[in-house]
Amino acid sequence: MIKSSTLPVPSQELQTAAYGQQLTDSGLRTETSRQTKDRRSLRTKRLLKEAFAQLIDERGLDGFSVGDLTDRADINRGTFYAHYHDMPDLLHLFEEEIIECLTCLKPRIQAVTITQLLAFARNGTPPQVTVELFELLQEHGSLLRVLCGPNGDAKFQAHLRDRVCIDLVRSVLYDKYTRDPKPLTEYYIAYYASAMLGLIQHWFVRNMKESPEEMAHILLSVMMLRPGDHIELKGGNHG
Amino acid sequence: MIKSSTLPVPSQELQTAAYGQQLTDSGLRTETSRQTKDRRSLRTKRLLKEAFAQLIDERGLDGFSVGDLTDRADINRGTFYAHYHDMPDLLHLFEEEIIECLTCLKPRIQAVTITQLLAFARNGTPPQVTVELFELLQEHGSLLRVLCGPNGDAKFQAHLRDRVCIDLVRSVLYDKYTRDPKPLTEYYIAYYASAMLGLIQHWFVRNMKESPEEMAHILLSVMMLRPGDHIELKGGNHG
DNA sequence: ATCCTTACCCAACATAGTGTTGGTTATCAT
DNA sequence: ATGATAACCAACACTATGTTGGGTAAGGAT
Repeated sequence: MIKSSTLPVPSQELQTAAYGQQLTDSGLRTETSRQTKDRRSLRTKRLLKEAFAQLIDERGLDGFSVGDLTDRADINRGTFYAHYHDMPDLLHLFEEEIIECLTCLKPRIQAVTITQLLAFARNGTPPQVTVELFELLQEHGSLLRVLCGPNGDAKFQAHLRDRVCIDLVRSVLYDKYTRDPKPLTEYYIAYYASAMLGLIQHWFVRNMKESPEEMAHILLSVMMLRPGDHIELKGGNHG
Repeated sequence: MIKSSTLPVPSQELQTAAYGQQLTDSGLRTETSRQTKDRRSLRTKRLLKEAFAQLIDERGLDGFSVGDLTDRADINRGTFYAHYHDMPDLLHLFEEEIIECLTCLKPRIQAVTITQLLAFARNGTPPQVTVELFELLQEHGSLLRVLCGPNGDAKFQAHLRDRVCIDLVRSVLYDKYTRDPKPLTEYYIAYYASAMLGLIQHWFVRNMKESPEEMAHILLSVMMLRPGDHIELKGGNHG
């Protein structure tokens, strides 16, 4: 049921890098966003969120209607529209909530130093912030698992990649490429950011069997390893 | 409008690795699939395909209805249902058509040898099949660009990753990991497959500015390069 | 050229979901 | 206790879906 929102998308004909397109705030929500004091509102939102998590897990992102949702939440359908504009709006809020949460780590991820990477290379101790990243992912696992999967939301996956993964990637790539004027640079970034997202996705496929510590270790290992390490490379002819 | 199909999804509650779930054939299509001789049928399908490519480009995957599609194609709405069960069915057929096309390269991609990789490391000449891969991607670029983007289809992106990219990844990883019994192995595969998909996606974001030859070179370069090459690594402590 | 098949068109239909409204009841904050 | 307000309920217009039956016209085979 969740269509890509009925909002007037600003002519995305040639969105070369228009990942950041956000609905800042639908007028509706700004009006009611201050009434979060009332116990009834909070109750309704909580019930809707629980029902949403359940249904998205059972039937996938497009497998249920507003009526299904409010039935499950035991809420009147009209009440839904008092809180959210429509289903894409609801979805987007949940997604943004997760991204916002992860964004808290942003400065620390960006501050990962080459010293920490060297430390990992020496004794296999990943930077603490990478462990915490996987802990946060695990915390929102029930929703993230679906959103990141094949029945999930391509837009959200792109956001996770471009607003979270990319920070660690830039830290790891350091300034070897980030200050490189070559057009290749952005391909390197895109490559490693997607790779990291893929690792996270696969963790969800495995139902987060590994611990955050293990995942941090795996991530750092694979990021700093070259598959061709077992063959003799005359390094550096890549431009 | 395209919801994830109304077909009775076989209880995907815990789809650990259920990427391969396909609708083999909706009874409708099997009945009519033999009538492809008639010029009128072919004409209708052609018109629908053209209109679909146009609309998906203009309004995104969920931005139009069956009526919009048939209006654009100048076809009666009822005729649509004589050919396809619904919109997800139509989309799935187009997607599968692309995947099938790319699958033709499968044996040759799987046959990429370490010798070819060494040749690339020496003189920068990527295996011919990798160039052809990007040529095929370019050929279907108009649709692929949207399907692989944030407004695209997460399921299709997963398919592209798990049914096309993964083959080259296995060839490049050779047997270093593929025969490795460690559970890490599948993480390495997932990592590199997603990375390759990400590279392709970014190519589409850049509107395929680079030539297939250039892209093949970039792909091979980044796959066989380690970001930490500029720091001293005591290799191999990754398990 | 004829005939039969069949794909297409058209109108209509039942169904389902959406987003909104107005009036009522129950709950909350103070 | 009382005013404010959130939730409820029924109903509404609207859009889209998927299907039906009958008429039309184009295609294929002889």
